[in-house]
Amino acid sequence: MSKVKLRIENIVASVDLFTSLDLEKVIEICPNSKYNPEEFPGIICRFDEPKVALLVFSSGKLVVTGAKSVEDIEGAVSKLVGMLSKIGAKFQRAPQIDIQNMVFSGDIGMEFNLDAVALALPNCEYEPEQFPGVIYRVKDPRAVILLFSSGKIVCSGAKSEHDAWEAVKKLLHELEKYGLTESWEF
Amino acid sequence: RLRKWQRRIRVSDAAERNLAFALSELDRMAAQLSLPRNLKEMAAVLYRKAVMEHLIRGRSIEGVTAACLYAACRMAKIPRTLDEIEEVARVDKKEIGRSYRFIARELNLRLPPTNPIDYVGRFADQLGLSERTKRKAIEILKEAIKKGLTSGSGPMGVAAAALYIASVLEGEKRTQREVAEVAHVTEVTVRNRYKELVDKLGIKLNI
DNA sequence: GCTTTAAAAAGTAACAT
DNA sequence: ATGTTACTTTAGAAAGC
Repeated sequence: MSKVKLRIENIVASVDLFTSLDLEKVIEICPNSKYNPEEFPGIICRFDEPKVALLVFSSGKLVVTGAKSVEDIEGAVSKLVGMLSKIGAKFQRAPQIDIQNMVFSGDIGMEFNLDAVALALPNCEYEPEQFPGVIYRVKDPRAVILLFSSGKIVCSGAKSEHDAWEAVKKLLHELEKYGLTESWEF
Repeated sequence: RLRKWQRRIRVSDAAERNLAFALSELDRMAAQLSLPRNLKEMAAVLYRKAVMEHLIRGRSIEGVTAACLYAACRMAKIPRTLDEIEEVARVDKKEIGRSYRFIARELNLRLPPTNPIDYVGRFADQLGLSERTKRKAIEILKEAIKKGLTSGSGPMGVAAAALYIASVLEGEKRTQREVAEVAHVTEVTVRNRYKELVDKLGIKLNI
């Protein structure tokens, strides 16, 4: 009997500030930022607290990545809004934040023979020549799980921790169904 | 009407030209890799199936063609690595891999991962090893696979490690560097895999 | 499709010590 | 012969090529 665990590793969110931005001005107030419109249309900005990376676009839309919690994303957006206000940006309404992707690392607490897993599990990919893990796609909730021979996993594509758990449970039920495991305790 | 006829002719023309191009690509790559004719024909059959299933849409002929050759090699148990296919293909490894996964899924080719044992013959020949050593390497690999070791590891590295161990055990030792070279892996990989096999299988080597 | 961001898993690789 | 760094895979958004 083993305990299955999941740890959040990264959260990606898209944000709309509902205001157009002059990136040339934004560059000057962002300490560690990079802006090469030739290679990428947005400003790449990093915050130390909360520790995230932001992509700022002239449309007033953002992408926030590297966060470990939704609070980190909200904090980073508030911080940016504060900096932008000092530069003269006006905000008519509250920013809209959409969580787009959450990445978790985890452990099933048991080792697997991936050749056996790949043979028994339908709809999975396993090409050890290219990548050491089995790639398993869950339709509902939509997510992808990478399963390694150590029993460690990576779950990405889920939009909430609940969804990630549901996806992992589906994989566990499939593994159980094909006699690849014993039992768990969540 | 006339216009419809012309369109049909144009379409079949393009289709024929594409097929001819694809077949010449298969010929060229198979020749460069010194692959047997039946293998090339197997790849051509796969390509024709892909065309019939409309799998070429949005994909390059070069990519699908290379993927068919890669798949045919695996089906025939005379695998070439993606790197070897890439060397003679006109698209990169990433594109070949994508096309391969796509046709494998759409044509229901349930190809198991390349078995390290399938590399033993070719690697051993390039190393000038005896049949006895080949058999020893295969024996080691069967045991390792049965015990579920090596899952997650690349088949070439595992095959190289087994050949290295077998060459030492049978008294016709090859260096890790020589084995690594024919297997297209680094010496570090051969070392890591052979150490793992040696202690998980309880083999004692006198080096 | 590509470009840029972040992060984990395990294997392999490239280059340095 | 190690050690460090870096690339493979997964997902998703942003604007533009």
